[in-house]
Amino acid sequence: MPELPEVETIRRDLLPIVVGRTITEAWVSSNAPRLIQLLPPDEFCRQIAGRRIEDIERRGKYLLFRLDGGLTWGVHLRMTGRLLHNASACPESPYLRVTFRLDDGAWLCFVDLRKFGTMWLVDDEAFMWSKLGPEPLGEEFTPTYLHALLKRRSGPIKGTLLDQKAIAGIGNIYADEALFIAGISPKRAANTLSKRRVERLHAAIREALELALGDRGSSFRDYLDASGREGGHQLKVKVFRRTGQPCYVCGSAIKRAKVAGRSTHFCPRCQR
DNA sequence: CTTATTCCCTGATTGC
DNA sequence: TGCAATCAGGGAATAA
Repeated sequence: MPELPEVETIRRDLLPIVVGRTITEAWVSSNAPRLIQLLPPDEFCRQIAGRRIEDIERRGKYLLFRLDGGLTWGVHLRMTGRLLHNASACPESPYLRVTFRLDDGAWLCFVDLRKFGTMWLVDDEAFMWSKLGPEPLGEEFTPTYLHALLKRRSGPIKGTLLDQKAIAGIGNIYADEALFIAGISPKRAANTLSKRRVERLHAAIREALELALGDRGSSFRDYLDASGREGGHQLKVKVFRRTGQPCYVCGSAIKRAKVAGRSTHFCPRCQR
């Protein structure tokens, strides 16, 4: 599942190879009716063809391709989406949903098994900012912000970490990892954490994301980078999908439970 | 405002 | 072993 570290890895990889390129041709599969938002697929193809890619940004788990003429092509990979770049050939896949041909002969393609991924083309993305909280690796995300946020939440802390309106870019993997690093139970009511524990959680969130970024993300099942390679952080996670295996700190068996509607992995001894 | 639930989709996993 | 039922997951929509 692509979360902030995976999406950022794709952004950094694509930046030097697609910025400056022009999209010469676009195709959208007729077998993915919800993929293109706001526009009919043929209109999307017509409007994006001929555009030059000027920059790539990321907000939370969204990739934003800045095109000439003030247009933005936004992409969300959701569960199984892959954005693949190939210098000479279109990737072979039964799950190919969108292809772009670039003016250097390369292909930029969107492959998505489960069809949860979405993309759109807009000249004003203000609507998006209203549904995304601060970047967890940005300046706006401070211990003070986190403390104020958690004070008005009575549900389990994990639910707040997954809420994109609260913090943008954390998903199931890094919510579990951050809570382990902070030594906090995912079930703890958010508004019962002391200022000190909130400071620890703030640092842990950044640590979990930065460690994963350093390993080019985690490939548990579906994630591949823009070149089609796996990340490396799945080999280093401390709790995620380690149910029954020993905690690296205390040796207790890692437990799994449903918290905030998501499967959650934690050490029952290290996390209180 | 928050929180819980359902839905989308299909391969993988579980259960009998 | 085999087949059906359930699971997994992000986020939108809906309900409370």
